[in-house]
Amino acid sequence: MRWSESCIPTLKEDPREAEIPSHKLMLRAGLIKKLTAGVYTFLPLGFKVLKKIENIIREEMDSAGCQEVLMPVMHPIEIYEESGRIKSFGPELFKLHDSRNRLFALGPTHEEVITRIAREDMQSYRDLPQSIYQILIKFRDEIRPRYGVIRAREFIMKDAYSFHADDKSLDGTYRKMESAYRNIIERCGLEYRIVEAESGYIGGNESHEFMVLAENGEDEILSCGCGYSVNLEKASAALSADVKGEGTLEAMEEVSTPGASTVAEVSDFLEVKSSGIVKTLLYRAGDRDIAVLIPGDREINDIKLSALFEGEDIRFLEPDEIEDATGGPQGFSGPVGLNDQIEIIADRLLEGFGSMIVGANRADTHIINAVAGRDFEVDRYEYLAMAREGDQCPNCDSRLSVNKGIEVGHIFKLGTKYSSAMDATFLDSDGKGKHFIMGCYGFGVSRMIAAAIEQNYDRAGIIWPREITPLNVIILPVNSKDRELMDAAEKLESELLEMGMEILIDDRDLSPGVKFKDSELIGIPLRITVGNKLREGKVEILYRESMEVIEVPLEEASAVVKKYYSD
RNA sequence: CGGGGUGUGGCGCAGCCCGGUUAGCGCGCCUGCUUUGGGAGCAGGAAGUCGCCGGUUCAAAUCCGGCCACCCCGACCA
Repeated sequence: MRWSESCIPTLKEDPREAEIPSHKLMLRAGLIKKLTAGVYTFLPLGFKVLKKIENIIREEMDSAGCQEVLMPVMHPIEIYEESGRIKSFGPELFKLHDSRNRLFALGPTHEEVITRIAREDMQSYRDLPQSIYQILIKFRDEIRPRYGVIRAREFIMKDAYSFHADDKSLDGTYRKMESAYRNIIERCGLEYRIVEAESGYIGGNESHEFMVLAENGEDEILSCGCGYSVNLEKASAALSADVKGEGTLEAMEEVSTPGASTVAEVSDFLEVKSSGIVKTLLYRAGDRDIAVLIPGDREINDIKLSALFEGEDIRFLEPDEIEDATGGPQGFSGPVGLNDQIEIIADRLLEGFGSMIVGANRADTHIINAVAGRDFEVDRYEYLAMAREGDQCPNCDSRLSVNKGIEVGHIFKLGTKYSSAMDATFLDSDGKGKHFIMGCYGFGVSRMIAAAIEQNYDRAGIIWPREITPLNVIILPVNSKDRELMDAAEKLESELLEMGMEILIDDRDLSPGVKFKDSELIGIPLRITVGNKLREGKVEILYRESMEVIEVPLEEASAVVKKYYSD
């Protein structure tokens, strides 16, 4: 492949639209080109990487016993009405009308389509289990497309679905998928974590995410040396010895706290730690009011709170509604003497509190030494506080640390969520019709490119891991008008092609500096420079990752390449 | 959707406040000559409805109004 005949539009400067390294580099190296927000063309180099990743995925899915299919991109809207997901997707579902004004959706994922196939074509337990996958473009009208290909509105995903007669069978496939995913990411040469996760709107009961570790990841992961890892959203703020309330078990007492409405102000004023104060947050869930108590230095995990009130809208009370509900102004709410109609939910961390400092439901007043069960009743304790770095690991005595990651894979045990909604059944060995037990397994193929770059770049550009590099070797004749240099370069190329290598010759008539910089930007692992050393019969080989250069005789160069790719 | 920001040749930007010649700079691009080991030199050249629509004015990239697009911060996810 000749650079002079290729569409590899490199950029010297960072495009203004890009923020994080992978996005900048994908644009600068000519991998992708934006058409509109969240919609990209994969240019030749980017497409080569995409295909490499796809092939690794194919190999691993096939060897996990999964069958490849190709499902439609365009779906009649009725299938989403049937599953009920037209509501849960909401505006994120891309919709369009055909010329007869019938409504369609562009597939965001394919549970509905595959469940229909199962319903019609998998009739007996003897047909099960079945695992099916595809690699296909998906559409989601993301609220906010971001970071180039990491959060795009149109993206390539591998999605797999499995159907089972019982939980044990699902469990077996789930483990196989987990190990296939490990293999995929390891073959791509990336560092990652598997974390316990929330299942989001896909639904189901157990799920794990595969996170490629990256500074600019959108997700936060709590992990422990013992091997435990969890998505911050899913983590429970764990009990530990130093979590306790400020105060004593003596009778509760009102104290004046003029103007101190925030936790920080109260803790300054009373000279106590903010972690020892209890804040009371008032919400409206559906048509009732809820008071949530959490330690003063913690944040509420909205996802967990919503999970307690499945299906109901939850919002903060407005200041005047707080006055109506508690009798006191915002900033001074507390559980003592609260209206019985208001359910009091306390974070489980507060089980370790002896007494609490809380608002008095009166302006400029707080209560110290308030004791749950004595001075007020807690209706229930739940895990509601956001976990954070330094919290105790639930599996051992260590403290959790935080990493950022990019979610590239997510596997779910769906159970019968879709088969029930769509009444997809098979006939079991006992002669009874049962709903399929399902699993689903997603992998972000296009996102994986960005994840790989986030983990492998330096000031000069991308550094491709060898399994997914768009090309194996770039040959750089220093002067492409010099017949001798070009002849040597071409000879080397044909040798390498014979070995099955993919080669780019930079035959552009540009000054050497430009070609060196471009080659480093596009990040091909090996560069062979054919220049003045050729007079001694030698060429230079640069290892992109280490930037180490060796000189070898021309005829030995291909052996060096072969060794690099067979190690 | 809420908050903030930006739209000027392919890319990065200046000009806008304080309206006034042919709208500028760097990079890139084309032609020729020279050059060829770290983003070359000289000479010549092409390329912009200043995001769109309307208004104010003798005169609008510049002032006013509306719209659109894109980017950043929040809720969402492969």
